[in-house]
Amino acid sequence: MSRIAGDKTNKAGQNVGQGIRSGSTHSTRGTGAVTLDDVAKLAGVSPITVSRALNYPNKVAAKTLEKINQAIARTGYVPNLLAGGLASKRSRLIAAIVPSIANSVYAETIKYFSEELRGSGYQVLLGESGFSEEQEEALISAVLSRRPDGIFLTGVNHSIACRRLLLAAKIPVVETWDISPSPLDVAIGFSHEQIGSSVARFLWSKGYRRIGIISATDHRAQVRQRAFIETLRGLGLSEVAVSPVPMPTSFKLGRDGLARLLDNGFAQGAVFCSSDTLAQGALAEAQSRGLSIPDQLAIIGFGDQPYAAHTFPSLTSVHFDRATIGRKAAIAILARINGEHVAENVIDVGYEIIERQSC
Amino acid sequence: MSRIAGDKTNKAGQNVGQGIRSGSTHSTRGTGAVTLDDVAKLAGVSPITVSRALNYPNKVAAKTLEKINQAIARTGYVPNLLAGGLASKRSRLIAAIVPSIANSVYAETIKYFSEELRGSGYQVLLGESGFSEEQEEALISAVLSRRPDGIFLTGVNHSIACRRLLLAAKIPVVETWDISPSPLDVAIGFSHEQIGSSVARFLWSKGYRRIGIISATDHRAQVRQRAFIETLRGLGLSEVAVSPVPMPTSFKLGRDGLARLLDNGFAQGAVFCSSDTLAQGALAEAQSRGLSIPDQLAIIGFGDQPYAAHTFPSLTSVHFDRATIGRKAAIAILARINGEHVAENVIDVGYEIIERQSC
DNA sequence: TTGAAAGCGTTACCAA
DNA sequence: TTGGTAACGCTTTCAA
Repeated sequence: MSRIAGDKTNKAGQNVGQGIRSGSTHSTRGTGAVTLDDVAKLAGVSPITVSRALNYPNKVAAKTLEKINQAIARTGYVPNLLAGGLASKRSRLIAAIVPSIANSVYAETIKYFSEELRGSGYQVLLGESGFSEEQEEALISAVLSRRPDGIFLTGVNHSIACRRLLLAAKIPVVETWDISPSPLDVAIGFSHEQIGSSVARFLWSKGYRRIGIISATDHRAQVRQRAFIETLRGLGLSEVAVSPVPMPTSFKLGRDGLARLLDNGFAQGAVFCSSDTLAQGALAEAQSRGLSIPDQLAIIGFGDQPYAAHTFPSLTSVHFDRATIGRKAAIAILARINGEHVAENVIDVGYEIIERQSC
Repeated sequence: MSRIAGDKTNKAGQNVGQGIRSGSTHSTRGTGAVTLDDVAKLAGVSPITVSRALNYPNKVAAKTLEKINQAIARTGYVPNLLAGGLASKRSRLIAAIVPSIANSVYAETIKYFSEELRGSGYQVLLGESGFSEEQEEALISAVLSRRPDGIFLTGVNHSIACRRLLLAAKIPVVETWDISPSPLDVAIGFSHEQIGSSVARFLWSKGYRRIGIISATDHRAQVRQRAFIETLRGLGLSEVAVSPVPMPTSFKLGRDGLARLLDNGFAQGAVFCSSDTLAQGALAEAQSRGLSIPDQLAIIGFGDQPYAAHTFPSLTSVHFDRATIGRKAAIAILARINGEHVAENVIDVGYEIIERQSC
């Protein structure tokens, strides 16, 4: 048997939804769903009063409000935000574009972002760009057709076409996970250049003179890698062993990445991995080769994911706060929507090297 | 400095968006964005023809199509799906409600679900219900106000109010992660009762006679636990050591959960954990106590997460395929939207106990 | 505090 | 293959 929800055959046999409609069926187009007009008729007021009761309840007399609420309950009215958004130019929708939903660092950020927005009556429309600029453009265009009131982006590098679309939309834009001297609107993140440089100096200060890097090909990881290598060069280390890995990173790529380094003669040094996942794989490879950590090989990751910190208590990593990024992004968008004055448009949330046994 | 994207001060200084508008500004209400009418005027056709060019390009003459596409490119037109959805009653939006975005099992399912839908021009509106029935109700109501064309739910247990809302919406509903003899519409998942029972028989057949369970308080985990205990009782084991943990599960809760079991005298047996995360914590606790796995303690998880399989090559776990659930859910919704005949409305995707060293 | 009228930007329906 | 007209369900504007 195949049924669509709402079919007459529903078990409970309750009087659902449109069961109570005061008006008659006038046109051929409607879905038959309860509308504001139905509620208004049942409550004996005009539609606009019902609208006010819903959006500005304190602008409606208590008695009227009560009648309306009863009518809403009786009819099972669910507002139509397509219509509301069209009329008011406020969709109460915020778009968020992340490279990957399944990657926990982004998922967690979005979680906090959504939570913060929900309180103000906004919903989040999530899109996955898959680390590619072309995909991002198609996605932004698709997402803008919903007329979001604001948009959350990952990274600060966007194609010309994307920037044009975003600017034309005239909505608050928050770029995250990075900072930039010239954000489209607001940027909330940290400097990947600084991180690459800090990690280089950190390892150098620990006395390491044989240093390698296992790094993904995504833009931000590349920025960290470049700064890492250049800083080391400045400190006097001309050769850094580089082991590039494709996106998305994985445990296995970490193992393979380190294996390549070791097989090419790398030994007795420290390795910077562009994600914790890679670092975990590298740790496993090192352990399987019987290398003692950090005496024979030091490993430092990036991301400091909670589960990594627990499952690999020995993993030193660059920590940054996803909750802060998510929340601040939401707050910045809300402030802009409400036309509040916003002091800074580049917010550096910073980062921290959390040292554990592995370095 | 504080700016809104689209502000006159944009660096590039390009002619963005509404720069090219053929019509004059007639009313006080519009946002000033490019509309279908603007494109139509520029192309020298009627609005409806532009609409057709966008939605049914093969119903428009090639020459007309070209003129229109040029006009679209010149104006930077982005369709307004609030208006389109209102007029057509098709929002091209599918809602998805999961207990937790940050939990990778759900995130991965949604990833495949979205991918499958994107190809057909649908976007996914994601909501997080946080394992609570009340939250789910508020969320479903909020989400239905966007008039989605279909909805993806997690689990098959929904409050009366939720069921009423869903039925009244008259849209395809897919319930996932579980199966039920009487789904609202379609159910795609596996039987948690069967899993509890299978794991019980699996451990019994391996010869374990001292058996425990560390289980979260969420509904589906409870169903597994009940079946697990009852099956063992049927096999002749009257006492199962139970260690309940709150939601959401974590590495630490797994450690603590096992510690409680061991401190209460549990030894030389097997433990079923209601998530891989718990199992990992339990493994760590066992290791820290010097117990050899699986000789002194066997542990079996649930979920078989890819990273767990890599980081804990020794973790036996109940495997199920998130990609299949996500894809099949999308396919079922699309079929129903298109009015295709759907043979089954309960799809059991099954599960598998993946045996590794730990059992 | 409430209401009437006029849109919002698109698509359905029918006609040409 | 194209177009005119009338919705879609709501909110804005202005008036009472």
